[in-house]
Amino acid sequence: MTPAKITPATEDYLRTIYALEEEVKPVIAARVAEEVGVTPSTMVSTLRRLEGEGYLKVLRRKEIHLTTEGKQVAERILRRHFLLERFLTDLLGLDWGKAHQEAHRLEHALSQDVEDRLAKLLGHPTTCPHGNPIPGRELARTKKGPRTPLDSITAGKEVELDYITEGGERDARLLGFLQEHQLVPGAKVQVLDVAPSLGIMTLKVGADQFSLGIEAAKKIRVH
Amino acid sequence: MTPAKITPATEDYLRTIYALEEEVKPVIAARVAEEVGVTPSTMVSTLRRLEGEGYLKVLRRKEIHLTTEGKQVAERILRRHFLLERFLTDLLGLDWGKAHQEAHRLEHALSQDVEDRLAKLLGHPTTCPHGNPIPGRELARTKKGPRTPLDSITAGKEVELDYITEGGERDARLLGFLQEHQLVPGAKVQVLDVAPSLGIMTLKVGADQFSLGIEAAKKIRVH
DNA sequence: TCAAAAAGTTAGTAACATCTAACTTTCAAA
DNA sequence: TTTGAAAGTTAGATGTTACTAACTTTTTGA
Repeated sequence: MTPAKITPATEDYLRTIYALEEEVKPVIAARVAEEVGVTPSTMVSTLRRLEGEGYLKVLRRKEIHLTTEGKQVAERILRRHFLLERFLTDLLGLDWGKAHQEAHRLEHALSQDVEDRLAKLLGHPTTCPHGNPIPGRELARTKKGPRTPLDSITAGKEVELDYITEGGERDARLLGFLQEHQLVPGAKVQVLDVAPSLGIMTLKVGADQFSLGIEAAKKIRVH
Repeated sequence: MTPAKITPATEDYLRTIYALEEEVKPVIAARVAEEVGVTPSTMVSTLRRLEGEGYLKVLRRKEIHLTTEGKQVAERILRRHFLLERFLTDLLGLDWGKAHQEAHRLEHALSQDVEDRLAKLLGHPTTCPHGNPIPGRELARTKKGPRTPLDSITAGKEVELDYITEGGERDARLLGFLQEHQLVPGAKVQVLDVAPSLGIMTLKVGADQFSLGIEAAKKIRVH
């Protein structure tokens, strides 16, 4: 009962809510509005429509929860997004930031058939260039347990970067900065110092030493 | 003065008008409405809007003519469309019909940057899979003179297929038929018989002999 | 020429996606 | 507990794209 035409806007809301669920505990309208870039009033009518269409439920506490249908749509879009990012970086040579933006527009125009063929052409990648696991077409997402946010690592430890969350991907400046400092999936990172009062932590990747804001570090997952 | 946001719908109208210009003498609203798939009344308001935005002019005789701006937009979209078709057929292995449909949706989401990189990846192709010349980014379209519609070839002659017009591309069944009978760009075709009264002509490609409707033949250009 | 077919037009409506401005409700911290 | 910030809501509007239904104008062929 979901062969109804899903608009790009609807897809955007659902994928954003889905991605937020991994980052903030209770997903509320205000958060989604910020991410998508619309006013609170737009959120009210949009949420009502999406709820009416069966994609989500807004609980008493104002918490937004995707239904199974909503999750399906969100995962489908995210899968296409990540696949496109891979294509754009691996085959076309775009940088991280640009790849994210471009994929964000193309993802709504990709059919199932092209998605499948693209996955094949790319050798069925399992993560996007930023390390996020690509939701599988059949298999439920095989997560090896939740990763730790970089900001909660104590000074002196060394960790390996797993991925940059979808929330982080949206920030082109952050992506540029990370790519510049080789802070990419798989990179070994030494946490030299954490200064919560300054909102900054000092990191070392290879011989490169630099500072990163705690807020930004929250969007990076390590183990 | 054209950095204004151009909507997919606008792009669709302009590219359709542009493509029609090569196929029917005076382009009128009714033709465009048919192609795009909207009602005449929608055409009225749309044409007024497009005229107001400077993309075209509707002459006294109701003839629709694109302005330089309108042509630019149309050529840009057509270039992306053909490039995507090449990508979809050459790298992803889609058949003609599907490639056209898919490209039609993706073309609106392609940026200049990705277009350029895609062209490079494909080795700067000069024609789409159906033989249409890809409008060049810089150089004005280098047409080697107008081709002859297949329906005007007299019985007994042999010709070489150049391309299938944009109008023909829109017909998935026709594309499937042509691909099946190896009636592809570069193919040598023998015109065995032409029966205007029956609306049919008999062709031979290699050892394969078959009939094709005159109407369909009009959409095929040869020399 | 003149009537039927083709093309074009008007008026009214609708869905989607958004906005601004004014308000109300909820929550969390002093 | 009060109160100010954060979140949510309502009302009213706008722009784009498209529709149906009724009507007028043009074109064209017998």
